Amino acid sequence: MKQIQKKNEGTRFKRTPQRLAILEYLEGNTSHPSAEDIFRVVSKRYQSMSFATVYNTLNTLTRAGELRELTIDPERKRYDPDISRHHHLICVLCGKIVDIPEKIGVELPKDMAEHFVLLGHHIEFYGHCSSCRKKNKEK
Amino acid sequence: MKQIQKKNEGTRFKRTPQRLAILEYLEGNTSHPSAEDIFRVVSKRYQSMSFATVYNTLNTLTRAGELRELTIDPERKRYDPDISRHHHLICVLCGKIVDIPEKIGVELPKDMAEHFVLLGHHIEFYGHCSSCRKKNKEK
DNA sequence: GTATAAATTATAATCATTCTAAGCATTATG
DNA sequence: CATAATGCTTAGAATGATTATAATTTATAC
Repeated sequence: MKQIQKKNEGTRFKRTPQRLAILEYLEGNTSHPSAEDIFRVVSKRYQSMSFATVYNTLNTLTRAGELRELTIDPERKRYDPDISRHHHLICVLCGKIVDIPEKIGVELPKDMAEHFVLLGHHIEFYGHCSSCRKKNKEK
Repeated sequence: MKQIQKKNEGTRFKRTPQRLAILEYLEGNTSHPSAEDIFRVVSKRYQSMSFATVYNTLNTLTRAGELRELTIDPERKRYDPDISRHHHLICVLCGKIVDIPEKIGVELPKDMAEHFVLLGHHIEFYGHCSSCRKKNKEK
């Protein structure tokens, strides 16, 4: 069992039509879709697509570091094909998740380095997105 | 129906023994427990405790703004009785969630204010906590 | 082309969370 | 006090997201 895993560790990602369809949908997608969002769209074009395949592919890509799994939505996992450093705002009115570029200076407390090994960070902003803001005529 | 709701809107939180047991467990608790964690401990002392009561109480407290629901753990909701502004580190080795004080200067991009109404933010740090760091003899 | 590991599929299983309906406890009312 | 109203608790069923299973199919290397 372990041997099988080891043996195949270096095997490259098989490019099946289902995976290509998922990858194509994700490519450049900034909507932070859930597994269901992806399934709904991709299964329309790709008749026999199974939900399990969506999850399998998402997990494989996430483990390979080519996809980011977001925990910002308490109801379900969301996926972000943009793996560059950036943050997110979740609109508390419509639930939309919006990218926030990382031009934010985060100064970490000096004593943190003594206690923790820091690998990364992610900022969740809560607020009203621009379209909700317009709808409500805020400001 | 609406009238009934309205009538009771101002009703204060009833201090039942079950709720008191949950509150007591949460008081000063910095372990960021899940509903199950809470149920496990509290139901030991309080025989008849139901899982639903734990969830009901947690949701009521959260809605009342007296408890913070954390989404940092992708597997389950975690709860934090400390509602003051602070952030969290999740140890990628042991899964523990640790409080990070808010003495962090976060400078938001200037143009964000033009696009969004910002209500708050929360930083998720990823890293190795101090006990895992010691175990691994890091640094 | 063929073997073989890996991917897909449908379906069942699991796990966290919410819902439901019945009974219980507390408080307000007469 | 009695009684009604309200809200709380409970067990268990229901839901929804995600993962596991097992049989079948497919991609890739030889």
